[in-house]
Amino acid sequence: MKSSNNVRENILSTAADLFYKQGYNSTGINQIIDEADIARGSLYNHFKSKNELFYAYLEEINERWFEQLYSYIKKIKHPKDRILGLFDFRIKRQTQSSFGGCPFIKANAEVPQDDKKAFEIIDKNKMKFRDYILELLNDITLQNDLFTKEELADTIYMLAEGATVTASFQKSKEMIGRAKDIVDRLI
Amino acid sequence: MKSSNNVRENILSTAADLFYKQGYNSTGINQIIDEADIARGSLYNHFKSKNELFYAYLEEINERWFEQLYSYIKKIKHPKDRILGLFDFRIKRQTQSSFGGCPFIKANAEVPQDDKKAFEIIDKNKMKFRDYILELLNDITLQNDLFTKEELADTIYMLAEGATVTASFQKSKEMIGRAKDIVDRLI
DNA sequence: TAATAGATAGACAAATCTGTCTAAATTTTA
DNA sequence: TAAAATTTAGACAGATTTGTCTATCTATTA
Repeated sequence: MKSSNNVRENILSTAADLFYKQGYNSTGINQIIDEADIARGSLYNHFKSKNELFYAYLEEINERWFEQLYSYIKKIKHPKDRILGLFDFRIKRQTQSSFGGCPFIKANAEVPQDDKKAFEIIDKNKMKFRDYILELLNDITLQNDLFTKEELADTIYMLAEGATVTASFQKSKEMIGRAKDIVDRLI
Repeated sequence: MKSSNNVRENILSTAADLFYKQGYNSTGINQIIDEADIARGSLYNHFKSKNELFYAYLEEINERWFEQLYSYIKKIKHPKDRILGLFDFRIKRQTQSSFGGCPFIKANAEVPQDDKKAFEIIDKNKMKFRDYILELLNDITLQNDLFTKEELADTIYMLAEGATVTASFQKSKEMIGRAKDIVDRLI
């Protein structure tokens, strides 16, 4: 009934919502076409299988994630506050999703061990985040020489990931806040 | 055909293996009873549903995980080396499982948002790990006063979690090794 | 030895899953 | 306006899912 002029986008955004909230294996094709309000044939016209839709989902949220990140950090002027802002960004996203966790870590858990393509997309996202942290670090002057900037980038990256995954089962932003305070002392 | 004198243990260990390797939603009751080589009725005699089996699985691996951890750390004499040994322990487990990731983080990703019981068991495991790190820290003298021992426990915990989840999609122990080197400098 | 409890194989229900296909309606392009 | 491409609803196949139930067999216990 809906006259959507971009069926593909409709499918992708509906699938993204469901894959994130329910997980890949708990989301059926039937639910996707029902909620997107499109025909079964249309889905298979744009995506040759549920698995291909999953890859498209991963690529899609990867792009959206960095769009949101850059937009958020752009508003912050002071270089050191930008680093700390990374944690506020994670807190914001986790709060908005009721602590549903990082979508890439969630997806990672459902990927079969031999699906190299999926692991590559996830790795691409995470290493791009780590490299972005390094970029931000290059704009500040360190107070001590305990760590190189490369090491600090790894540290901040791992703290952010460890904190976010913890927030997802504690259903609380507490640990991300602690990670932020720790980083505040490190840089 | 198998004359197992403890059917429950057989079911639980078989389910544990499959839940970890394939994930909860990708593992069917049929596969569990086939591989455990027991009757369908026996499974439902010991566990009233697949979900109850999942809870039992979480409790089971929680106990086994700390058994293995304590056994591993016990062999290390020097207090600081015990902290660093935590990372070697994670490396060992990840290498042995072909980088299948932390079973609790994997399970966490498949838990529906309203399943409080599952999140509680996962949290119990992770916070017990964090508290154990604090215990180990209480046996050493810090080289600097940048962080309290509580803060260091959080830091080491998050580094370990962030590193392990990264190892699981990179299929490499590299990041856990980096986390270890960083902690070596922090304590 | 007899009674009880547990394990077995397997049928069965009812729902769900992914993917294919048809035929008609609609939209886009030429 | 006509042709081509896309979308639609829905049937369908074939496999799979969890959970229940029956009837037989085996092992333990009293």
